[in-house]
Amino acid sequence: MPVSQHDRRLEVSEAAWRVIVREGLDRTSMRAIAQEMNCTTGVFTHYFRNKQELILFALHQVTERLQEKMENAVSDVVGVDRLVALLSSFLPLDQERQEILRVWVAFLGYAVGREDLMADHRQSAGQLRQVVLQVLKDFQDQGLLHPDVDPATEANVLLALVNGISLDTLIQTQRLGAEQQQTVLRHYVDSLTCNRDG
Amino acid sequence: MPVSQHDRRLEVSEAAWRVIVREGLDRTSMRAIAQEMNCTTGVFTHYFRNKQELILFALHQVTERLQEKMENAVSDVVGVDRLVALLSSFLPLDQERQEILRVWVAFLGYAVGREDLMADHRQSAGQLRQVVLQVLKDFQDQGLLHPDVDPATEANVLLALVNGISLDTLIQTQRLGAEQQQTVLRHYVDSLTCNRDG
DNA sequence: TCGTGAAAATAACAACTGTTATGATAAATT
DNA sequence: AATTTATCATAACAGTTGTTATTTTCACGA
Repeated sequence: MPVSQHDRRLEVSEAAWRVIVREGLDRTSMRAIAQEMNCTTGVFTHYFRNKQELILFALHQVTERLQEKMENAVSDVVGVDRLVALLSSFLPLDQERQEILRVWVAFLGYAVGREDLMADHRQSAGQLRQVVLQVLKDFQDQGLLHPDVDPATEANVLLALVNGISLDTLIQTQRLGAEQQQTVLRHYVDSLTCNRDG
Repeated sequence: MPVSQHDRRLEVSEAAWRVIVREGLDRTSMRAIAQEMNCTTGVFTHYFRNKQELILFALHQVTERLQEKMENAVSDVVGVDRLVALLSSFLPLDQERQEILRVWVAFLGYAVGREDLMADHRQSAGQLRQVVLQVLKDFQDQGLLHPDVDPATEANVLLALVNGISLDTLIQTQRLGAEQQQTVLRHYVDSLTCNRDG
């Protein structure tokens, strides 16, 4: 079966992810990725201009994958549950998203001291913020939000909560369980909304 | 004035921090740190066994500095304010703590794929969790906490909130202001406690 | 069958890395 | 004053890195 250019780039990206998670981003050399793919670095020169482009592509795949996760999670969910589902889709509840989290954290640390890369993170975070903000505004129009709640502020708080909980699972030993993570989110969301049930 | 061995190691650590924040951790070579200090790498061979020890020392300084910040913040503060002060001491409210945050994030990303380094983060995070947990338990003994809140869970949530808000200031453009950060913390703490005032 | 071009391998390049051995300098100690 | 010791500079080492030029392989159409 033929493999398109884009699919081949995806293979490289996924191999890079595995090396990053296993060895760390600074040990993710082109030769290491090649070994992970059972090929040579000659492949990369054909599908990427240089390492920076390869790494940037692998980084953008993080955003891509999370976006998919999100869209799948919110489809067919309405009301307050939609917000919880939206936010929960970023939590490292399964192994796949735990791996995504590790790659994301590695890239975030790598972006310190690199304003261009940090700008990439800023942009994707900004997009996500817009989505959450829009949901909150819709809630407010429907009278679901407490009147004294500022959507702009709470959008950041909710994202902060998601990021913090995610980091928690990466760092802590006595970490929050998978169910607790969603419970915490739901409780906070409920504190913002006018609950129909107690 | 004489400079002790420990003070000299601190100078090296601070120079390393500046390079990390400015250039990124992966570009922080021994020669780069030496140039930052206007000396040669010969200095490092005398005060550190190898680069790993140097980097590890610089990492531990993050914990050290944050611990100082914390102890200063909570002294002479009692009651619910003590918890807020404790948590606020980690927020990047001034430039110094923003720099500490950047170094911390760089090291955290560097720890991905390095289980020994991640264990370091785990330990310091565990210590911090213990402090917060103890405060919450004290509150509960004093009847300041709502009876249905679980201190173990809320300790993690509070730390997640602090970490998330911190990351927010690093990534977001429409980030939370310095006052908002503390307000958010206070509101959440108030939701856990039996407020005396509304 | 030949040739065209994509896909991948190979090899060599200079630059940079941490490490280490060796010197140099000066302060301190005897 | 002589000698030891701490401090730092210098230089060379082997290994690794990304990049690039050059081949090889091989599928596909004329």
